[in-house]
Amino acid sequence: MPEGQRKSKQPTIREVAAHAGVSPMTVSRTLSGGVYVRPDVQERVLRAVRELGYHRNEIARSLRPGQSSGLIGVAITNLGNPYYGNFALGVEEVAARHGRRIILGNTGEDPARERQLVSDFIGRQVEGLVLVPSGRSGEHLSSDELGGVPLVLASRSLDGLDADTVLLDDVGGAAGGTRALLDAGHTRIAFLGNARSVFTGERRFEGFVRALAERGLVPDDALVERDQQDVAAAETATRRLLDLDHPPTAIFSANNRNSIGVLHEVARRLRSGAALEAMPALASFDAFELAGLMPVPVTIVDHDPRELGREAARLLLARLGPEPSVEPSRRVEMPVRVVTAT
Amino acid sequence: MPEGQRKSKQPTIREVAAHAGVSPMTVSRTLSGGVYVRPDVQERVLRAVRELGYHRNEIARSLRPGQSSGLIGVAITNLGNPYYGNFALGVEEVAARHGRRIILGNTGEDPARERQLVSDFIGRQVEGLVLVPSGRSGEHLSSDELGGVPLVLASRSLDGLDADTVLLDDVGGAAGGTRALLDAGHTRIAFLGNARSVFTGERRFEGFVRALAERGLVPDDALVERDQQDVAAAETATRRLLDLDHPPTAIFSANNRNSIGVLHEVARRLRSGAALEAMPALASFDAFELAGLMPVPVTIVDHDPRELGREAARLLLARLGPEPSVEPSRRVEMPVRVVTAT
DNA sequence: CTGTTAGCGCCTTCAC
DNA sequence: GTGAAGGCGCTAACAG
Repeated sequence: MPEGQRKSKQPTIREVAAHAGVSPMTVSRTLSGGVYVRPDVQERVLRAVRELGYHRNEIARSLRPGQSSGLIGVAITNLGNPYYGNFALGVEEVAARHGRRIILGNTGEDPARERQLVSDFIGRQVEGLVLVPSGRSGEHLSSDELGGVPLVLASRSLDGLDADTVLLDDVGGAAGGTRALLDAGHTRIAFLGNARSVFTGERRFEGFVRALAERGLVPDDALVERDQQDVAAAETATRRLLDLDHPPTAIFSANNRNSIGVLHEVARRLRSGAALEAMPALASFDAFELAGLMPVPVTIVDHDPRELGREAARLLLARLGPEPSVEPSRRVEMPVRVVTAT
Repeated sequence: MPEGQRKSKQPTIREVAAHAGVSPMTVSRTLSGGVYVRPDVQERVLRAVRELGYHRNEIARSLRPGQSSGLIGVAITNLGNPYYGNFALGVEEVAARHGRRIILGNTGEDPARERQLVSDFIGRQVEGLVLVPSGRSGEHLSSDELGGVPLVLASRSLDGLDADTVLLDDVGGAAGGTRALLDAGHTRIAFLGNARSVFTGERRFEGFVRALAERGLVPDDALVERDQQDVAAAETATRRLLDLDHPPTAIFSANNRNSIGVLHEVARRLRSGAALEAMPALASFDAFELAGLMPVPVTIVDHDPRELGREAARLLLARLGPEPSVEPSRRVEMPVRVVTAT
């Protein structure tokens, strides 16, 4: 924490009062609606405020008992990912509409950093927390640890932690995307996704398996690649798949990064003279731009991260009433849409 | 501002002190490094802290004279745009490294909202402001209005406002992208960009004109479209261009949104049986994924918004020393790279 | 080494 | 209508 900084030139309520020839109380009252203050006095006060460039010190204000900071702590894993950028935007939007500001931290998928952030947020008296958890454990997130500050988990759930949660319909979406491939006649379908340890990775694989099962199929282990964290790894995994003696005719990709990797590899092969007919169809959980311009058929499991953020904020705000709402925690699954790119 | 909220269950320093059988001062000292506190007493204090789940109230802390809030206000135009998401990430990254947190607001290109946000940030005693301005005017951003809080402008400059600014090399980048098209033999090059009123729109057009001038060319008014705000409008503009009797053979697009629009229209025409040879080459200011998979040649003017954010934070932090640095304001132009997509 | 005093900026409560 | 205390949680400064 930075210590001993620049003396802010911010005028205080007392200076405004002196400037206007009234008491601080009169300034305070004027600024809070002006009931019980004579109009002409208000005029004078407001003029002083303008002349001095006075801004009420919200920090001092929120120190008073019964006042809240008006701050919502938001910790996400990667702001640079448009998915989370839009998520944060949704939270900000709803929070702002309710007079709250968000204070934002990026965890970079690092549980230690997440822990620091959460602790700092609590220290800053946030009214609530929205968190995309980066680990599997939620011990630092118990209601006790948080001093009763309400918490909403987003995108991922946490074992053994009872908290409001917003998720995508991962299972349904993955099943839907897979069904689209099955409906197109594919039976050898590969799966590209996150590591087993990632919550969404597990759920989307579950949806994939479920859709296959509906048609009496089971996943072929040789066609399942689950450890790609970035585009390059996805590209390599795709290469391996397509080099198999008996390659898949379609690929279900559990996220955006993997989908891009698949397409890069497909493009590489086409440039090398591979036949378009030999290229796999793709179904992708997560949209990506220009899907309609791809050489192979692309099905998208689309969803709205911004709406997910809005919903997270809504759940949180519902807990911020005067009464420390004791309702049981809620779990919301946001719908997804299966669309074939045009 | 939300009033009269839930009484936080946060324990205070006094409760910790009572629990540990010491005075609040001893707790304070222990928590700030523990010099001049007997080790065994520290033990007891820290145990009490743990048992009570105590977090130091940073708000009360920063109320003390000479203390700063550790908060940087960041107001950007559209968090949902990956460009600004990465920008915010860069700011957060550097701020966090210096013990600061960012408080984030989205202006949605609305000057009124920007004004509110800035005022609120000042009220929250931010140490500094990073702003992507949404209007042309900066009257609410004078050093007086801001109470001396340092300000860094990003991406766009503001007439008549003397403040630290980080920009992209818009002119050089646009010229470079245009040159790539000229080098490929194109002479009828269209320009798609922002409205004239947008700072970057003006600068990128300037670069475009400059590159043409180097080859003794001038822009053809019929080939300049400058009012597209979204993909759909860009698509329409492209349609008009390609429908001309004497259509352009290449398009320089001043931003990501326009580039995507161009490509959508190109795809639409190809699907309708248009000849690939009749399609324009594209140079795009701003990168987009899968550029290498496009049916037409694509040149990218690439840059790193995250680094832009880092630089903005650096400029700001340089002003946060104990002395209210009176150095003249700096203007930094971040380099861009012209690359042909692979 | 530890405790007491005082005050940061504001607003609730109680006088006038 | 307006003003004077008092205190929110914390920590410099000053005892002891």
